[in-house]
This record gives sequence, C-alpha cells and structure tokens, in this order.
Amino acid sequence: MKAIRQPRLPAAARNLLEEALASHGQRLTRHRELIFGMLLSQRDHPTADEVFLRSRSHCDSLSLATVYNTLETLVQCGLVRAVNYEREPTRFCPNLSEHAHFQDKRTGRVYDIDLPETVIEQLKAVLPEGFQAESLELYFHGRTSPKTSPAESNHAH
Amino acid sequence: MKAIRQPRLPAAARNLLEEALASHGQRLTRHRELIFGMLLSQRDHPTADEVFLRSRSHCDSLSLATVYNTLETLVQCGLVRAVNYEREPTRFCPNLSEHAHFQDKRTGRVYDIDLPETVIEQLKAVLPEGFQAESLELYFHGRTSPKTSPAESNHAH
DNA sequence: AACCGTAATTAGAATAATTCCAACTTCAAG
DNA sequence: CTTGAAGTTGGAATTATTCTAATTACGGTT
Repeated sequence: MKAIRQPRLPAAARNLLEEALASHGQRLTRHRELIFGMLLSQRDHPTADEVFLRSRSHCDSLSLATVYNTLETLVQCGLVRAVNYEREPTRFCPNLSEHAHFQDKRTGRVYDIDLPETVIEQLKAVLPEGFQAESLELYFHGRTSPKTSPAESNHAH
Repeated sequence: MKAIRQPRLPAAARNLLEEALASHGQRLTRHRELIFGMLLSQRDHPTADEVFLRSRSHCDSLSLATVYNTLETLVQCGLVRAVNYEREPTRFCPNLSEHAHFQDKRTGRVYDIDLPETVIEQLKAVLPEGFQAESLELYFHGRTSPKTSPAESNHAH
C-alpha cells in the first residue's frame, strides 16, 4: 500500500471523516482518507471505477474491491450519497447538504440541486398515513442550456 | 408461441396499448398484449424476471429476451414506468397518473404515492436557470406501520 | 519491542441483471 | 402467395457489483 504522494486532507474534512468513522466503529485508514479526499476534490459524481482510477495515481496497489468497500463504508457513515441513475453504474457524491440530482441527457453529467427545507417538508407531507420515510431521493433528467449550465464541479467549497 | 389461455385485455386497455404502440410505429402483438395485461393485473411492481415467470404460465415458449424487449417498448411508449431502487433489479409499473414510489425497508415492497400537480410544480421550480427537466423520479424509502399499510396492489382500477 | 486479535485490504472468482447477436418466425402489404 | 420488415428466440456476452479466502496492517497489552 505504498502511497506515492498522498494528498493531505484539510483538517476540517479529516476530523469530519474521523468522527463519522469512529461513531460507526470504524477506523481511519489511509485508504479511506485518500478516497474521501478524492471525492471532495473532484465533485463530479464519479463511479466506483472512476474513483479507483483517480485514486490509483496516488496509491499503487489499491484494489477495486477496497474502493467498493470504502465507498460503502462512507455511505454507511453518512458522508457520501450513492446516486443511481437508470441502470448506470452507481455514482458517489460527498454529502453535506440535502439536495436532489439532475442529469443532463446529452452529456450524462450529474449536477447537485439544492433542496430548500420547505420543499422537503412538502414532499414528506405527500405520504399517506402509515408511511414513514427515512430517506428521499429526487432525480431529474433533462437538458441544460449551454449558456447557464454550471461548470464541472458544483460547489467549490 | 402457443398461448395456453391468454387472458383477454379489457377493451379500454387494449385500445390504449394499440394506440400508444401505433403512435410509436410499433405493432400490437400477442406478446405485448400479454405482458401489458400481466402488469395491469398485478400491480405490485414486478421485476422483468417476475413478469417473465407470470407470463410463462400463459404462453409457453416466451423468452426472457422478449420480456425485456417488450418492457422496454412499453416504457418507450409511455405506458409503463421503470422503477429503480438502489441497485435492485428494475421494477415495472403501468403508468396512468404521476406518482412517486415508496419502498418498505422491511418487506422490500414498493408502493405508489400520488403526487399532486401542485407538488410537481414546486419541484420543478427548484431547478436553477438553465435546467429543463423532462422527467422526475421521486423515491422514498422507509417503514410502513402495519396498521395502515395498504394491501398488495395499490389501486384497484 | 514482540504479541494478539480484529479490522482492513487484496486478487480473483462468482453472481446477477441486462444486453447483444445471429438465426428464425410472423405478419401485413403488395 | 411472396416478400421484407418487425418481432421473437436461445444462448452467449457484458458489466457492475459482491463474495471469498488468504494476507496484511494496526491499536492495545504486556
């Protein structure tokens, strides 16, 4: 697991990661740090395979299985959301705020769409008696007009 | 393609099917009629495989490939919606009204949730300039309380 | 610093849903 | 009838993901 030159995670992100892992009884490892960092540094909703390729350049001897394991762990810990469009491979998105997703028909690219708290309330209000939602996924699919379509990453942060 | 005893489709449904197919340059065939009928008669969001098994009992020598083809055709024609939860196999749902889906954590069962027009408007209003949605999928995931949870099929019709 | 036990990682095999393909059949129109 | 396009077929191929069994790393304890 020789790291070639592992990019250091900003302290805030590192703490977030460490605590989220700890609260789920998991250790902070170099791989988890690396992969979480990769997701944060290029927020374009990569697939597991893309994460693998990107991470590989920082750590040889990283296996695809580890990437899957790690992404799963991050999802469990609530640090990352899994984004499933149609029957495309699952994409991953470092969480932070509640949001929906929008996929551009033409490019396949996925964008984050902020969801105001009020809208989320409204959505949950749509459920009949007896249904308790624990999660909610909202997917749009359509076109972006070239003029206004945002750049590669959604929120710099 | 010997039909053993193909259930006849109600005239209304048959017309709907025929017209939707015609408007997309497709023929009405026995298989398409059968499979559409299967979806209508048991609206529990079956997977392709389940549709295959159910249809098999009415038509021997039906192939799984045809089921996939036919379901795809029905989706193209707007008669059926594909429902994708997590990375489970795609389920199919005969359309009619705009609605969301709710999956029960415990049973895995999927329910239709009516979406009032006003809510849909609100949702589309959430999109920033430059995003034009052509479709919208809303997925809930959670628990149903046994008391109030609905029976097998969502809307008798 | 060596030891232990558990957690993490690994490579590769296995799985499962879906798609592809090339041959065959059906059917409507001429 | 023939003909050709559309529909169907079984099986092979693809692909994302999960599983497995073996190895390695690591924190806590002497």
